[in-house]
Amino acid sequence: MKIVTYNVNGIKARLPRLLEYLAEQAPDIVCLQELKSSDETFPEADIRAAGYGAVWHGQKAFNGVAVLARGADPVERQRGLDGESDDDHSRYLEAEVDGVVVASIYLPNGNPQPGPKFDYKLRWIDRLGQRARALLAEERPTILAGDYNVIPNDDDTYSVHAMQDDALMQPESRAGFRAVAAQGWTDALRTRHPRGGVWTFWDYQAGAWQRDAGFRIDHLLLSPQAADRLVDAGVDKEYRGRDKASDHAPTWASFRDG
DNA sequence: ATGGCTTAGTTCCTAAGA
Repeated sequence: MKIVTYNVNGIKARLPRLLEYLAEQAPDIVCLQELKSSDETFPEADIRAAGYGAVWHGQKAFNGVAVLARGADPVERQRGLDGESDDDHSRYLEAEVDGVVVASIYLPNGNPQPGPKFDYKLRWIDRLGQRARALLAEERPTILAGDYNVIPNDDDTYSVHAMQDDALMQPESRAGFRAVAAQGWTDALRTRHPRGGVWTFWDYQAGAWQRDAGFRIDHLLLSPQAADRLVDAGVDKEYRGRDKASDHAPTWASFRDG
C-alpha cells in the first residue's frame, strides 16, 4: 500500500498534474492540501473518473484538505480540530480507508513571526497533538500525513542561514512538532533518510528548484501499528520539475498488508 | 529581499504562500 501527501497549491490549476500522478503512480491513498477550492467546486467527477473516491474539506481561495482512495470511498471520521471554536480554516480532515486511519493535515505557515499568525500556528500544533494522542490510544494503523510547515532538523533545509528567521524552523515550531512525534509517532521519511538532505518543497522564486534550494516540510507520522508495516518512504521529486508543477512534490510511504 | 513566482478572487490589482 502506497500513501501519499501532496500539497497541490490549487486543485483547479493542478488538476492535470494530479490526474497524471494518479495514473502513473496509482497510489492507494492520497492526502491533498491547499485545495484553494470551495466544497462546491471540488473536481469530484474528474477524480472519480480516475478511479478514486474522495472526501474533502474545502474553503474558498485558501487552505482546503482532502483524502482520496483508489477504488474505495474514504469514510470521514472528523473535520477540523477541537479547541478553538472560531477557527474557520479548513486544515484537518480525518478518514478511514480499508482499516487504516488517515488524516490530511495543513498546518498553518505562521509567517511573519513573531505575530498573531505564528501564535495561531503554535496553538494549532497543540490542538493537533491533543487529537494525535486520542488516535494513538486507539492502537490502530494510523497515518498523519500533510504539510506541517515545520523543518524538523537543520539537515532538513538547504540553508539554515536563509531560513533562520522563518516560522518554519523556529525553536517553538520544532518543539511543537517534536512534542507530537514524541507521543509515539514515527517520521516515515526520517527512518529511511536519517541524515536528512531530502526536500519536499522548492520555492517558485529565485530559481530555488534549479539550485535544489529546498527543504522538508511534508511529513507522514505513523502510529506504532503503521510503523510496524513500513516498507519504504520517499519523495516523487520528478513531479516538481514538470510543467505547471506545485511547489511541493508528492511525498510517500509504502506498507506491507496487515 | 519590505519578495525574485504562482494561485485565486474582489481580476487588469491585492493577498497569501513559505
